Amino acid sequence: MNSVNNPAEMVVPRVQAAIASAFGEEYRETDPVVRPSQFADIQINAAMALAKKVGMAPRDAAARIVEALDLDGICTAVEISGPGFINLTFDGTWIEELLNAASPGAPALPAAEAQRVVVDYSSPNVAKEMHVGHLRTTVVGDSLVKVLEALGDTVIRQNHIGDWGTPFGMLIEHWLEIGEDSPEAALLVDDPSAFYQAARAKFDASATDEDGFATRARQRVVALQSGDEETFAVWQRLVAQSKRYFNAIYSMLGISLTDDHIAGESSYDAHLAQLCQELEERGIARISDGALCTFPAGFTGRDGEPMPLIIRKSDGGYGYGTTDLATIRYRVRELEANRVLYVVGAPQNMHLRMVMATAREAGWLPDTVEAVHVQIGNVLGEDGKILKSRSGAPVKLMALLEEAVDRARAVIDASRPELTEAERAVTARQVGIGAVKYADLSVGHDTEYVFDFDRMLALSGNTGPYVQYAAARIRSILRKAGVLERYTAVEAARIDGGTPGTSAGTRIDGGTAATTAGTVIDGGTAATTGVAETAGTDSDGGIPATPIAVVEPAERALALHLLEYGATLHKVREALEPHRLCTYLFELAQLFTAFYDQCPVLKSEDSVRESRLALCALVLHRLSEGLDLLGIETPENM
RNA sequence: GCGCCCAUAGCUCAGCUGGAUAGAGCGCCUGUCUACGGAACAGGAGGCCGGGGGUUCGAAUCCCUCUGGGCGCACCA
Repeated sequence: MNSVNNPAEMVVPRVQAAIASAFGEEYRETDPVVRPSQFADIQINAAMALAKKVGMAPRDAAARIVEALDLDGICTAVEISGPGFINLTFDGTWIEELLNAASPGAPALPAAEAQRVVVDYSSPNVAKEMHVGHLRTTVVGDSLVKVLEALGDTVIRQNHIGDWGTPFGMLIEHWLEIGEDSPEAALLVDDPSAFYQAARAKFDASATDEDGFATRARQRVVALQSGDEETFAVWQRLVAQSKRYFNAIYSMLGISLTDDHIAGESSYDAHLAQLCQELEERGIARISDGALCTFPAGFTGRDGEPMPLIIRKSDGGYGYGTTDLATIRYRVRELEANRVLYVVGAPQNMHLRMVMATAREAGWLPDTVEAVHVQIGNVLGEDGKILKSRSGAPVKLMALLEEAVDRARAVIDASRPELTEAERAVTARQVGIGAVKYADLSVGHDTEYVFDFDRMLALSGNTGPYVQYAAARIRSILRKAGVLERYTAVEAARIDGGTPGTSAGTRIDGGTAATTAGTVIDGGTAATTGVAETAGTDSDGGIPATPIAVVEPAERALALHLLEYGATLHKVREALEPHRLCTYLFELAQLFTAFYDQCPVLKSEDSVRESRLALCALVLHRLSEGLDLLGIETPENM
């Protein structure tokens, strides 16, 4: 069972018991096929599949299951319909109990088997602009990391930056020529592509000149890779400049990556020669056209011939195939991963599969370790092609993010003039950045999508701002009720506690959250989160234990959806699909809005008012927690 | 030629791993309310799920095969 109080999961064992009782123990393990339903709260579809095995008509089989089904205190209606669907309607009292027991702490039980997961994401190149593709792998990877940690996995972030290889001779020479402190050198931080282009132009222009720049650049590569101290020191300073650029982007985005997570291509350099030697000696790699290659099974090239993974070029140099092999070996052997995620662009798929296949063959990636390429689809421009600026150059990421913030700012200035300048600036950043991130996260990670500011910033539809807006309205209600402080101590503590991104990282400290949640179940008491303890509030996570009464249809729908939260997170973890969390939050926001329209909160009295306030608080808690797992902030106002 | 990802409402996308009459948002049409934040809510029109076979009690989903796109396929990463 994955969630604290998920109705569907709680029904499963009862259905299994009924099936065993009706048809015999040998059927106990058959999938009861419990599914959402448009005709009831939930439906059981096991009868149709079982009918043939037990030699009965499907409806009769369904009747037998129903007869043996003990749903006392859980369901108020059980009916068979169609070919043999069993429709269940939950008892409102039971829903209330589940909701109140779940309120508001542990979102989900930790995974049954916590894993040690290496997540490779972001991976920009030194002295190059991060493009929107990097943006998306960064955003998706960071969200996956947070969800996995929240469910108890130990996650090791790996930022596999491109900091090694032949271009570095050119880059270093260029840097030395213009002077490390020159304005042109400053481009490394502000406009890395311009820096790269300048070096490249110099290189191309001098290609035939024996004493020219290109020649010195080639010599510089040799010096770098053979361990020349002075060159190495220059290289280190160069990389450090690029890290400043990366960190500026990460900071703007609220990404939890730090320098500690950087394990660039250069860090594997020392192992490459030995790696090649080993593969060659073991007969896994052989020389082909002067290059040392592996030919993993199942890969054929254009001419139908086996396709090589080049691990040592004919000139003796190493490429990314070699470093990727060293990397995967390191992640399994040293980092002791039992799951390795590559949040990397879809075009790299074949390469990564070849690396994995070779690693499996070499025994560096045992069958017990799962390696997954989380394919990131391209972000397209309005012309349906990979997003580029009008000039054809890659879009400057920082400018793009700033534009998102500016656009959000314009909307907020117009709609909320009463807010202070500072408040509007904060909200604009939260909304603008949130919109961009949500757009990256809300569609399947492997689908391409068209980048469109107007759509992602819209306050209706499946967008970040819509979800944020629902949360802001709840804050407003709680504020007017005079209970905002009381009800949102958790969030307040978090927001005051530090910068975005890092706060989330600290907050959901995998191991802690997991144990705490586990304790809750064993004890059967109200949930306590690590957050609550930090905030120094009551054991209920800052939200008073006002019982929530589930009466109106809108309240019921909202309650049922709230109970799906944990199961949703587990699906995200298993399928590695953050967009499911987006869909969940969007639906939650929609259901809240309907509730808000149909069930007066502040105008109600006494226990009804208290109950609805508590429900609002719980929804807010879920919205902000869910957004947090997506790496998106929840504005105070908007 | 091989591989990967696709093809679902006019547009942008979902579809919970095979369940009933395929959903949402935008756009379009209609209606509602003293508006707890109207950036609202309720309803409607709009689909042979690219085509054709197959498996199954049951297919948008699995298999095969066409058609039509995107990307990748030897010394850049």
